Amino acid sequence: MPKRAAPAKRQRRERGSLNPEDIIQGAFELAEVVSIDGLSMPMLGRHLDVGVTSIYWYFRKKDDLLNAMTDRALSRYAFAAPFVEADHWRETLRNHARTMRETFLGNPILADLILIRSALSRDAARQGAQGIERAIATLVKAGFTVDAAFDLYSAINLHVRGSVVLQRLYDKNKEIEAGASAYYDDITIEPETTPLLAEAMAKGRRSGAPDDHNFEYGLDCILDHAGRLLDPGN
Amino acid sequence: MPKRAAPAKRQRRERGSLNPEDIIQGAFELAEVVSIDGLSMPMLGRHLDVGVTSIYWYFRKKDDLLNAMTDRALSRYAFAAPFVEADHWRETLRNHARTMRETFLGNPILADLILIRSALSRDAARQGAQGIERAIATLVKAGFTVDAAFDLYSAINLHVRGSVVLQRLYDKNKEIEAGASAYYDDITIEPETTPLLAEAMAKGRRSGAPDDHNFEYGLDCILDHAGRLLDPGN
DNA sequence: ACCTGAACACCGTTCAAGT
DNA sequence: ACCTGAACACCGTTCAAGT
Repeated sequence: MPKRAAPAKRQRRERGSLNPEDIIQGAFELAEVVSIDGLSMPMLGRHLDVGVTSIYWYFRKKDDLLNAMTDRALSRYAFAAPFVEADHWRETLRNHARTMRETFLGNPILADLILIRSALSRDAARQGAQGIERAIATLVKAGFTVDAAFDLYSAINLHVRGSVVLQRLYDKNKEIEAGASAYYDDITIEPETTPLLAEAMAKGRRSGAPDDHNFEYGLDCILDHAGRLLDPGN
Repeated sequence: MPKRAAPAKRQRRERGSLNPEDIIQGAFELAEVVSIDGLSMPMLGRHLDVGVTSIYWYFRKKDDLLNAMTDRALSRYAFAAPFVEADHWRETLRNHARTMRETFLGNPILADLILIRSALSRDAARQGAQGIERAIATLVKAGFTVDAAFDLYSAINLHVRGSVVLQRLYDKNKEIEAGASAYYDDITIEPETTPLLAEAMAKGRRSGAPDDHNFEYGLDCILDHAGRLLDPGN
């Protein structure tokens, strides 16, 4: 006569059997399934087969654990999307922007931790600063003033982060949409009231959606602007 | 001998004393203090001096309430930031982008509901579509093709939303920072390891921060791009 | 030094009433 | 038809132990 699955009675763990690295690792495994938003301490305890409170010996707050995850994610990301120099500064920047974007889009956990939560440790911030420094150096070598290079890189950086964040938020809300009745079935475009919109969207354009096309468009704007700055003749 | 503030024993409300409009109104008042993230149903019940469960008679889920708030916020916003035509399409677009941004920045609740949560009702989506239609019509009148006008408006729209969302996330995380020890005291730029960055930031530039300067820069890129499309000579 | 369950204050939500 | 408290399953976190 099974009694409603009695609380599962775990064996007591040995003394050295738990460590911060395993906890972080397990947290990533779990987040892969339930996303960062869905991650909870009790769930993580179950996933690791540990009493919830044991986790608190290593991370005094859930925030501390998320910070540690961010640090680890960031170091892997920096490895995955370095600033690679191509022949021309234009290609270099474009490639950088694209790989940065694709890295985030392909890894929502990374985006949630780094872009949405974005609590960087001092160490991570320093590492990021060095990446920016290299990028600016490349641009200065190509003929930009330090200020122009700085503004240009910032613009690219913001464009990528903005695009990714909007897309991530869009995807998140769409996942929930599953049960929503009247909400966001799909944007209804009626040719009677909005003929121009209907015309443009009939050709495959997506309204205000953060997609590849809109990303490339904004990227071109920034690169063209920079190009004319460097070479007013063209 | 006060007994730890006994549960406050509210009077029972009369039958017609509660209605959805009041609930939404109270929710906004509360959100003004605790932000959208901090809004909870029990808190709202206390604020309205109503049993928590009474709210559930009008809104079956917290999500429904937030959707209703979004709808109301959106209608006020549309009123606050209409698409005003200036002499030149360039001014028109620039003004539109700026007022849109300022509206959101000045009203974090609006930003949280519309940009971050962004669950639009079919009605709101339709209203939004009509605004876009008007904008595109203006641009077509100025000489753009429908496709070009559509892309241009989308780019502006994305730029504004991206900038605002990044800034809002940045502000949110900074509020929490209060208790964080080693995290994000302020980005340390060391002239020894990152001299170019240090040089640019000494002149007042903010690293990858979503600020006025970076916003205007991106806006110029888009408008210049559009200008050259319309008038290749310049 | 490390691991643990009981306990607390909170949350969103359901249910079976009261009026 | 509307308003209600008790109750449930969840959460983050603390505390006083156990080994």
